[in-house]
Amino acid sequence: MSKKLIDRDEDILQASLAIKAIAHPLRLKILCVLGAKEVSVQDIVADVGTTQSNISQHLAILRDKGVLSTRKDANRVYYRIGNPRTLKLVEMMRDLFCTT
Amino acid sequence: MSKKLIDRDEDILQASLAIKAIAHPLRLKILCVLGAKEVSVQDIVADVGTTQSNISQHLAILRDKGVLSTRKDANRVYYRIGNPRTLKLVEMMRDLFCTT
DNA sequence: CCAGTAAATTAGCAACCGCTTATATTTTGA
DNA sequence: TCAAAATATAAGCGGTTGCTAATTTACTGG
Repeated sequence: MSKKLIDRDEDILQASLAIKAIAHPLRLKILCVLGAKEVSVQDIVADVGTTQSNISQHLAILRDKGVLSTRKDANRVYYRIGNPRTLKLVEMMRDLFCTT
Repeated sequence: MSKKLIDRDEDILQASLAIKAIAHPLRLKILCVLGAKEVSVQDIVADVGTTQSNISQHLAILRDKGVLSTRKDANRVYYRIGNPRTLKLVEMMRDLFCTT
């Protein structure tokens, strides 16, 4: 009859997993700090403002769920948003929740 | 320097609360069943496929977080997505996660 | 090599989540 | 007014989450 917004249960599960990964204040803030840029862990720690361990654990969650990609350069690890879709999603969040 | 995607911590917190509310398979499926329509609880139960109690509790979460609105007609309660922003968000989820 | 810095990992625990089961509330129709 | 239907609420529990503190791993420059 009517066209469903999301058809398959499998898609719904995958979507909810991805959404869940970003549905946390620190993780969302990490994504906002990253934006389209590539940022080192220590700079993320400085910008977001919690312990290095805490940030590292949240980065691991985002990395394991496929939200973030990493590049290692010498002593440091740089994180970036893995694909344009996720970046688009974060941008949409701004449009939805931050319009004045 | 660079323009942040979401500026204020307050916005980030609010956004993460709203996202968290929909970051659950059953709740996301409820939102997909609703779409732009208004649907009774029993029809949601039938479409989503779990117990009435379970659906009712998830509906309460979405209602309390301001995601859904309700209308009572006789014996039944009808739910709908409360505002265009949320509907837009669900539509974006489809675009992001269900493109083939 | 080695001391120092960056990042990741582990353990532990308090708080929260999500389900089931049972019960309560509201409204209808006979 | 009463039984039945539709929805909501409450209690209880097992599992998960998210933090802190402590330790470990990886890499660097000297």
